[in-house]
Amino acid sequence: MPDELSPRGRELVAAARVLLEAEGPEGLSMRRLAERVGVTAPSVYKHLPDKAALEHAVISDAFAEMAVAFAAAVDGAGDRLGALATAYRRFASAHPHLYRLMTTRPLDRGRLRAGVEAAAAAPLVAAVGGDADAARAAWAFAHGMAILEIDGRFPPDADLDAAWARGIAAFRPGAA
Amino acid sequence: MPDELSPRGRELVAAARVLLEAEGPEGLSMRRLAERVGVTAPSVYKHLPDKAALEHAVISDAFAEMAVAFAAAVDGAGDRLGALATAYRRFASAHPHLYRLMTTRPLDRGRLRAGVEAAAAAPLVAAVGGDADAARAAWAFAHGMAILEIDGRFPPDADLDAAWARGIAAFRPGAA
DNA sequence: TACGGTTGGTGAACAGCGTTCACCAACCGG
DNA sequence: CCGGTTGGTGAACGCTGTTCACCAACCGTA
Repeated sequence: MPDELSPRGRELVAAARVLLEAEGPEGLSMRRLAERVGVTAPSVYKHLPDKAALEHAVISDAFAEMAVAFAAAVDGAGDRLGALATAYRRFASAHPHLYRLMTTRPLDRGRLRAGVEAAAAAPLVAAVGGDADAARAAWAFAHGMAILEIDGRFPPDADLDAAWARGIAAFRPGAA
Repeated sequence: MPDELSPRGRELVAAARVLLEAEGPEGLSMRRLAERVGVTAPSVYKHLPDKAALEHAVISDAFAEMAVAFAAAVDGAGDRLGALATAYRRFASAHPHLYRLMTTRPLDRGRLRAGVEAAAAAPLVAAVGGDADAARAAWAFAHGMAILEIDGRFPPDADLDAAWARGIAAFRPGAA
């Protein structure tokens, strides 16, 4: 609960983010992180209770970043859903390791900074016209596309722009 | 390439599947697997080159299983897409650890048993009317729903039946 | 029948992981 | 000056995947 981090703690979270994005999850070990910051591994535990807390801090930052990116994307856009999908896809492609950390495997919401997930989700709910079921379906579609794309699950010759377009059309308010 | 496994090899793959489903990915270690089969860990390497090969063998089996489940689901169904979605969702819910192993993180197709992935995908392409873009979008939607559901990412009060229905309607042939 | 190669097992070891422990130096307020 | 907190340390524990040298049993052939 003492969501406040020491300056060293913030430094560690920032370094973890860099390490993760540069080398992937394998590269993000407590020893390597500590080394980056010029300290030994046990010292990390003076600032963060465990590795999960470190990851949740990185994830919280990322959700906050997502929220501002999404808000900017819909701002003044005619096709809000399309703009949002583009921003979503771009975020995942630009930060694949980070996106996987955020979305892969169960997430302990209690360890996330409060409100940060809802802030990222809000523009989508608005863009589909307030229909919660449609928002969840659209989110599932976007997440599925994004994760399958960055994981290289689609055939190399697949026209992903077309698949995205097909899904976006399906969830535009009033459709289906 | 010698896709043929020794009897012991098959025994190991079967035990790995049981271990994975019972205890999750943490429980699936080479030592614990070996112990289950009454052998020591280095012995496993006489039958399988490494842990990734073991996992790919489990995944190949699972895809083959999926393929027969999906074929059975669409067989004689009026709403093929709906039937397929139900079967997909049921598979993921019934085998969450297995489903995560199959779909989470990049997959080295070269290590999969040939054709097994395409066999699982075929019924969907048919159900959606042969449109590859729509099939990919529908797959992304189904995967997104399934993985978010088994990972507990939706709010506990979310009406997931409704979200599934909304997405299925969106991808029915002719829609959008 | 004796021999040689393959098959499949073993214990020991290595490097790396997250984490805990006892310890200690420096700082800071009373 | 003194006591407590803060933040660092090296050593260690148990776990991981994996490699190594070794060895016993089997099996086909000379």
